[in-house]
Amino acid sequence: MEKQLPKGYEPHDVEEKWYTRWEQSGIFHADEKSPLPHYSIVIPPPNVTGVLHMGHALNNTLQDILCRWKRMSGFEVLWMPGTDHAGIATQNVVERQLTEEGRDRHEIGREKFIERVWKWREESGGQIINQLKRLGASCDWERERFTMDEGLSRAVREVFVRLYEEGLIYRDNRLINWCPRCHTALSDLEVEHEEKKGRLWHLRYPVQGTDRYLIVATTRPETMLGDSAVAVNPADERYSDLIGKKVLLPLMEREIPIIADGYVDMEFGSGAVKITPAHDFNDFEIGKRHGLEFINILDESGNINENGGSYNGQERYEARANVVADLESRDLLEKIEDYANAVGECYRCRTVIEPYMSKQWYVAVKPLAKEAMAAVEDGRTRIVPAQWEKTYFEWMVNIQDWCISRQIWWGHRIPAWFCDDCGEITVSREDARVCAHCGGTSIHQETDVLDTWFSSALWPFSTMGWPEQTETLAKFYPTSCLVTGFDILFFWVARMMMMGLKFMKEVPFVEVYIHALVRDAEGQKMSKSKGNVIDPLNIIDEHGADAFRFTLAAFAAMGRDIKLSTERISGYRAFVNKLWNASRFALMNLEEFNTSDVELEGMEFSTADRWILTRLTETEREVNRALSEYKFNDAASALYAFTWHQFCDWYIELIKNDLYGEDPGSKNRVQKVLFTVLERLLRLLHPFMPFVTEEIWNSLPGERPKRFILQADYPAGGSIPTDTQGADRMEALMAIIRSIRNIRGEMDLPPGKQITTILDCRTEAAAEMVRAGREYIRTLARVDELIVGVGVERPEKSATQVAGEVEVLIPMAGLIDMEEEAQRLLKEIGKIEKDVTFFRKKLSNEKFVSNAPPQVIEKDRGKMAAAKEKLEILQNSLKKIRAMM
RNA sequence: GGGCGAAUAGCUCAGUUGGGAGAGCAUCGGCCUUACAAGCCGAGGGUCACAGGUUCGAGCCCUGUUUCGCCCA
Repeated sequence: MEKQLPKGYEPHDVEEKWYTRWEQSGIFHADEKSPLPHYSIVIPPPNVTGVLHMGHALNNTLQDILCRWKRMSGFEVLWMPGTDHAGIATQNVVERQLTEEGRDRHEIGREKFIERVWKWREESGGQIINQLKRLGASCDWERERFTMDEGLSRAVREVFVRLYEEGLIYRDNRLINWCPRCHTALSDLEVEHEEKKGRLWHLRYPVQGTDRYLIVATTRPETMLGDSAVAVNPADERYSDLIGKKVLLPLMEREIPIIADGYVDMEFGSGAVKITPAHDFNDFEIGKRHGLEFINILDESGNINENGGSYNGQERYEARANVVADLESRDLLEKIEDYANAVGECYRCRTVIEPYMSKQWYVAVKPLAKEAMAAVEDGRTRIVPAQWEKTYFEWMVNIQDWCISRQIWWGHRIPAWFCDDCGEITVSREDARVCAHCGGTSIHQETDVLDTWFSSALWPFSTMGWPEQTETLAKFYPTSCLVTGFDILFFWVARMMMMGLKFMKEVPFVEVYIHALVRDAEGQKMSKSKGNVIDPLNIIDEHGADAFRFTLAAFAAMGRDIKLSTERISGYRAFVNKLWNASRFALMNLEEFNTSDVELEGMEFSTADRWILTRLTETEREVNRALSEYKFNDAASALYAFTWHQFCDWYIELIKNDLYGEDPGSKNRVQKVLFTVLERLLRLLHPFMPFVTEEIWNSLPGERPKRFILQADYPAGGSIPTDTQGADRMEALMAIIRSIRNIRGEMDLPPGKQITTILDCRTEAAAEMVRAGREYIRTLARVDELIVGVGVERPEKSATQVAGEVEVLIPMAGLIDMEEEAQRLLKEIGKIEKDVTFFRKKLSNEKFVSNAPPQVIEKDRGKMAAAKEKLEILQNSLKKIRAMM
């Protein structure tokens, strides 16, 4: 299959070609009958309305890296994909369509509306799935699930019925968060609080039977229409004589009591608080404690209803303005202050929510939360990074019952039937025909649907066929790992924990890796309204999926948000291209190479070979270690440094002599090593850069043992010969080459100019080492005449550098300006003097010497000696130069 | 108000049994060297936010302060 590679890497065609082949060949499919150990991940299901954004891109890149790594490491991997029906969001999309047609959902009715939603889903829903494929996601697409699928809907009903039967699901009439635009209740989590500049209105309520007023402050003056008391703190002496008296509620002309409640903060405002039990969560509690009247003044659209007197029919903000104006005209407005407070908004449409009295379905989550906490406490589930465990516990401890009913149409309709005859509720797995209590047939189903997160909470087992006891569940549950952002830790992760433990009796995942949020280059959260959204698909078009993925991995350090800049991505595109070109080089030099015998064991290697094989092994170990700890950035930087700075910058340059030389033995040996290193490197890189590695791997000469690189083994260090002493010798030679290059650079000796170099070695062993590597030095440092020895004759005038045990001397005659060399030496001496002083001080500190561990002292003594020696050499050189100037 | 996190090179960020501060990009100088100018070689650049403390030794541990971010109420 060998061939020439094009000069630059062109991602687009390569990506399309390989993804199609991968998918068609079924290599992403998980086999529940496989004898291999399992590794499973369920995808955080994106909304069916969703388009791929940076968060998805990061999330799925990390999952894909793990899945590909594990597949290659001998696991049977299931990556379960799918989408979420996203009740409110999806309903909103279709409602907007209807609005454009000049209609609304009530006009066409529930059944037709739901048909419309399914139709929308068929036509334009789930485009995100194809976008995930552009990213390279190796999900088992044959198993793709949707939370509204028949199977998952069965799971939802099963769970609902069982929780109801156990008394963990109940109905209650209380205050909930109401979105006046979506016309539905929301759970506490679905309300987003944002600090906003608002106002605080101070209202004057006349106290009956006195000429006094009570001043109450409110951020929502229109709610005064529903006030049923004014509260003061029982310890507040200013008002103690008023408790039990009444105020006349202005505008409504209603007498309401003045009550005492410890909840009231005496410091805030005047110390008197208006109480609106039907429209404020705190007031609701007070209302219950004091048996106050609950006066609902709003309708479901947020307009004032018939309880609002003359304001009936006014929109809430219109009513606010009118109430304030009317109070002012009656001289009952004390003052208006600017005031910042957190306003709750609907997380789907940003409309300000209203606390609203209504009858809803709840899950009593405390017993479930207890189990979910215990599972993290005892380590059955580990959250990574561990700091998130605190957040998890914090929330679990303070958890409130979960409002699960939504007054929308799109979703799992609650399987409860009300009986018109006896008024009882029948909850059933199958659609009910008769009342389970009285046998009556005039029953009607609850119109509410369930919170979408109710079905997502079942995702890890509902997608695997539960409530059936499937082979898939047996093989792949509990899942190995969940990869997700912290923004849905409560929404989703915590609830999956609760449901998984409740219904599977086992945690849903062994580890949870929480990754960062992707922000723009300025650290702002990306949002459409800010216009700072970077579209991942544009990035893929422009830079290729591999460069994009590698960037995300390199940025994915734990516990910090990612500020994504396009500059950084083009940097990694250069990296992909670098790999591509190194591979081109290799292919050009492996054209007639026979891959039938690439066994390295027992071979006689060059110093460079020993070095690269050793470094490769170290890199393999580092990458595996990093991945096992979810340190994607460590893995990425190890790969980057090895590929570019070791393999390309040094090894390829070091072997050119052998490749281009006349000695067939050397050539064949180095070809074997080159082939081995590149082939393993491609496998090592594959989870990060699946497309380019597949393309190159399949272009290598000879036959691959597998059709796709994903089916090959992941290198884990240890299966190729290494030699750390050989590697050290290579490092010493590299230090010499760097010294020569340094002199060249500092002295403005053009790189093209061949020079003479004398290497005066301190020991015969060092000289031996240098002699063995002389060709490396000659080539890489462009030295034509190289003199090596211990105490060799030195030229009169020379530039000096010190590389370990070797003194590097470059004759200056005709080449080097003496003044410049003196300057260069002074600079070097300055640096090394600092070192010497540092260690002298440290080592002459008695306390250090007596307290520090011996190996630390030994190490420092060695460094001190080396520094002193180097300093001496450089000072001598400087003296000589000065003498001649 | 409660909780969590961050502050390290011009920028973006790494940096855990506490032992001489790192990378990429950017900057400066030199190179078209038969894989790659999306490249190569070399160089410069830091009071690790501030103030204390523990320690022979602190970017790292402790206390406080400042600034910023997030979550919850």
